[in-house]
Amino acid sequence: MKMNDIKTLYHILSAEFGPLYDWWVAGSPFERIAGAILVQQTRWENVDRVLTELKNRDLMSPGSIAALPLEELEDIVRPTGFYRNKAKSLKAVAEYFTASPIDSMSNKPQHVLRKELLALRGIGNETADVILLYVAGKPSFVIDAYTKKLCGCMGIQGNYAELQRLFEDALPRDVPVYQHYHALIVEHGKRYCGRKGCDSCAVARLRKYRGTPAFELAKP
DNA sequence: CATGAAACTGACA
DNA sequence: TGTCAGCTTCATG
Repeated sequence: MKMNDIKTLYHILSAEFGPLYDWWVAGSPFERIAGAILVQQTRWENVDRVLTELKNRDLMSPGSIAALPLEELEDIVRPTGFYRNKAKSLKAVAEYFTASPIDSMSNKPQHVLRKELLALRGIGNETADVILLYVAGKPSFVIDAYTKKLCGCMGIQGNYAELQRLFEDALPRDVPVYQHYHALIVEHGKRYCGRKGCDSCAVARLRKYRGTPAFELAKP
């Protein structure tokens, strides 16, 4: 039942928000990696400015960031918040990809690459999966705050690994589907998971679609 | 003007 | 496992 809900929800969101190609087609691979770090707990609009600034200064490459003094990097990434942490994280990531080129990710088994990414400062489960899915093209489903909330609203509890397994089991093991679904969940969350949107959100519509209140409504 | 939320992670009890 | 600090920007009231 939960598995069917996961699939049905994908179709509901897909119909509402469309393909959302911009989510992963925009920017170079390293730009997407930098974006994955900088977007942590921050709005994308702020990240975009910093990415533009990095490009304007011709710093959008692992080598350039690795060679940049930490304090300069802090100044550049400041608009994305948590700037001391993020500057250190971005440097660690830049150093890693200087030694181990971005293209080499496709040669590594998914679980090996995931472990290497998780070992880097500033990369936790979600960011590792974002890089795996949107840069390395590995089928690793991303569980973010909106996904957890969405699951909560469907009466589904679980930690990161459990929710990830649920989505991956419910869906075909397909990179574009995972990419699209995560993008859809975020767009949906931004649109409905605020003060007002709860009663018209996709879970409410899913319930209607199924015609039965088979799961409890979580508190907004 | 004050408050809170935003594509989270790491450290420590 | 759970809690907390880390920081800036922008929308709301």
